[in-house]
Amino acid sequence: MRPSSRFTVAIHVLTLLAYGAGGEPMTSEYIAGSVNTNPVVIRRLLALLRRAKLVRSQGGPGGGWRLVPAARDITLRQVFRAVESGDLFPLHGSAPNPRCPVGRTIRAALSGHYEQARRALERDLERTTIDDLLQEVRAVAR
Amino acid sequence: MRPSSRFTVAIHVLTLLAYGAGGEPMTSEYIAGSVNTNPVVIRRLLALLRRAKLVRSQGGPGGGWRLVPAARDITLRQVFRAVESGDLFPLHGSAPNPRCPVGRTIRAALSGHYEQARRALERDLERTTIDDLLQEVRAVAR
DNA sequence: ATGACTCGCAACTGTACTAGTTACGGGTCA
DNA sequence: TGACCCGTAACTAGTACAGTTGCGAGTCAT
Repeated sequence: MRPSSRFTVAIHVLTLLAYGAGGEPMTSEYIAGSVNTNPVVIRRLLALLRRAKLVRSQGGPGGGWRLVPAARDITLRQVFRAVESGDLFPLHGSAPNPRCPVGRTIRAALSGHYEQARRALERDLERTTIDDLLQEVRAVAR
Repeated sequence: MRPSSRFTVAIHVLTLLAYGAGGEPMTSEYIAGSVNTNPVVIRRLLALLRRAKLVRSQGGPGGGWRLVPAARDITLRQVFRAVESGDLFPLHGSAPNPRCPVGRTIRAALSGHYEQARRALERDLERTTIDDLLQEVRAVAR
């Protein structure tokens, strides 16, 4: 994986949607104004979150984006999996030399440890929800 | 951070050095043969590991690279910190809108959670040593 | 001293990914 | 019908990484 700011922006957007839940749907242009970027960037990102069923969109006047689950039911782990696709630690670009005892076996050995590390990371991300962040934002922002 | 295959290659190289410890130092050309890449790529990577005092180099004929600590004293966490410099999850590229309550506060809220996630990851990486991998390689490769 | 050997490092290239931007098609609603 | 908004393709610019070449500098045996 080559982590991008997508994860950060996705959490920002979801927190913003939770902040405004109950009112009008938010347009990508409005969201882009909070994140300080381009509406198309936001729509591309939200398309990933929609695929994970975390948001839904509505066209036309008065349309925009809404959260689907309650904020307390969205964990950072779900967001992470929705927007970061690749491996946490990539293996070799080109395969190591199969005639070397280490080169021949290191990838199989590593992938197990990498998988375990990814699980440890996701276990931690699971502890925080969008609602947790919303509470922190509300506490500081007043 | 944009994780690269550097982490994988670094572990591969350290395991290889541990595999050959006690004999001649290994040249970057020999190591490159096992990893299947260019010697300069290996030297660049080993320069990072040397800065972390995990290896040392020796010029001239019969020179090359050696492990400094014992393999059982090198954890994947040390390797990770030696070769991957950036943040695990980058924050926004450009700062969010300070006039938005969420945009104004989300970064501070997130950096704490990111730090905690990084610690969880490193705690897991600390459980595995180069010697563990060497044993796995020896078990499979015979 | 000489020459083979090895690392150290700068410079350059190709590739890939991300973010940002423009443009336009298509569905929705008053 | 027209304003609104999403969906998506296409393009650009910036950045990071892997790979490669070239050359300087230190080391060792003879």
